[in-house]
Amino acid sequence: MLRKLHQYQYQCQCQWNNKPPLHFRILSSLLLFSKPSSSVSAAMLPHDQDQDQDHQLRTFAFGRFVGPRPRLYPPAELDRKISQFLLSHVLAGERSFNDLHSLIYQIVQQEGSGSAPSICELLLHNFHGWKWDSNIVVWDMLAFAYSRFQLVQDALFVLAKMKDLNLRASIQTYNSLLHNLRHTDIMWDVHNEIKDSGTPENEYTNSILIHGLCEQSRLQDAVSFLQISKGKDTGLSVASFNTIMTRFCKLGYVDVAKSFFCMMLKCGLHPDSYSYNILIHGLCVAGSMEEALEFKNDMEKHGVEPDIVTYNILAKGFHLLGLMGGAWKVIQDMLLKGFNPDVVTYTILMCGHCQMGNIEEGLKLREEMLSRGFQLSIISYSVLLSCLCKSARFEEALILLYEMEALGLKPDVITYSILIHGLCKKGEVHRAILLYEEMCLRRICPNYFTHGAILFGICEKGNISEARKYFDNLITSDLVEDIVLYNIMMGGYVKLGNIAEAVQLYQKLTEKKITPSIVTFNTLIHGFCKSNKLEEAWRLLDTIKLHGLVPSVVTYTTLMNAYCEVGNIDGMLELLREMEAKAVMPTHPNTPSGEALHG
DNA sequence: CTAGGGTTAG
Repeated sequence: MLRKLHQYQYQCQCQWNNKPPLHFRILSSLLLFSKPSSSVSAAMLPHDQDQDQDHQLRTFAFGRFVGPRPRLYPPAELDRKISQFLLSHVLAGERSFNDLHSLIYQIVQQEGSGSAPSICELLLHNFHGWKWDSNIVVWDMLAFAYSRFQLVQDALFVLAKMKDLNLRASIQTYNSLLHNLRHTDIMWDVHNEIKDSGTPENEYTNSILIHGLCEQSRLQDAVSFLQISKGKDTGLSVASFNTIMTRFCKLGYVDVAKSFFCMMLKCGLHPDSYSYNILIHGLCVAGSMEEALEFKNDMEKHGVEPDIVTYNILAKGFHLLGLMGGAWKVIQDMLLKGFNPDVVTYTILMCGHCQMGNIEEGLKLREEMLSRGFQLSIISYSVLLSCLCKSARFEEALILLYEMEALGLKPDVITYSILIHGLCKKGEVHRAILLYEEMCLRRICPNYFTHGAILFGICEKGNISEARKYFDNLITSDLVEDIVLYNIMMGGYVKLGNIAEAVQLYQKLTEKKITPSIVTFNTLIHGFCKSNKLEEAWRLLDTIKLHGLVPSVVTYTTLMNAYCEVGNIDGMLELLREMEAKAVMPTHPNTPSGEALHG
């Protein structure tokens, strides 16, 4: 693999007169970062991983970016392309940017990935000598379009050509590129290039960098970056604050987000609807509906009108607490304010019906949407599919899947995972694996949800050794390391009464410094109870607390059942007292943990 | 930069 990279670097040097190591770094880092389909084969069949990555490199590097040479267009196509670009230049000259925008998008979409060299060649040969002022607009829009379609390599190719031609890219194009590269350190190279080129940054540039730091879990750095930018003209923007607040909310630290909100006010910035919506969302997820509603009032008082997003967030908040009545009230309020429900509103309502088991009502909403001329989204379909699968109505699910594809909506990894999970849960592992293969063929990369579903299915079938093989492949390939997978595997052993293997897995995960969850302990407790080792089970209650976790309703009921069965009434009563004393609450999944702040 | 979909335990 390294050899190929060197070879590639050499080619770059020849082609670009030694200039852009940037491309090289991006390629190598994208490769390491994206790890596309190797996890699939690593998991399904024993496979030589190095060979696989080598193959990826070939398609990635030689097929797309280095791409032997610009491909030659057949004459008719060449004429068409030239006329498209002629039109582009005219539109640019007339400043009809909307039309230009859609035309270039169309071209990029037609040409697809790896097309930048040929397109650039075409532009150079046919338009460059003309010295039109509109030239730069067309080039810039082209780079922008590639970036928006996530064809980063192509975008970089165009940018490099532009640099050769002394054409300066716009900050929008750079921002889009920064956004696409925000997961990697290359973001900073692009940022340096922006500075070198003298392109003035705008208010979004910094917020994208901050967003990148946040997504790389470098929250501390993101905050420092915000502080450093105080001095700069374009540094401190509402968008930057919003990004930081989003991150803290996602980690469950709504209070911290609130203090950033205050800081924003102190800096003389005016929170926009995003700022309010982010906080309201955070509060809703935390279950603090009252405070969320207060913020909505506050927002109105400060002249920021709640928008449809605000209402949808609030409706979802009530739905999360199982209070569909509250959700309805929010939606009525919304209708009174003159907003029409959108796809998201409908999806939340569908979700509500489905969760209460009213599939028919959910399906009726689909009809209503269609009759009102709404196109269902991939998410609305997923909600319905999930619901149908839970009732084992697979044939209807398949019909919906066809409907969705006929509308041009491509199922994604979540849609597939829902179906795969549904099938596995009902013992149809074979059909699930067929779907799994289908998704892999379509280059949709399975994630730990998908793997978890398959693993669960194999465990349920009782085929524990096969399940273990699958699990070991996932773990050793180092691609999927998730506590849930351990939990499922441990659950598989426990179901067969093999507590010893479950305990060994527990030891393995502690060695690997993977944080156990409450489910891990509940599974073990259940296992010990099943083997009549009540003392061990009881001792785990303390271990849970040592890990800073809170025993759940499941923990207590598992233990209480076991004590009942052996007729130990005292033990049971003690558990009941403890449970009442702790006022065990219905759960919210993500209890914030301190480490995210320092990662 | 904000909203809507998917795992494991009794």
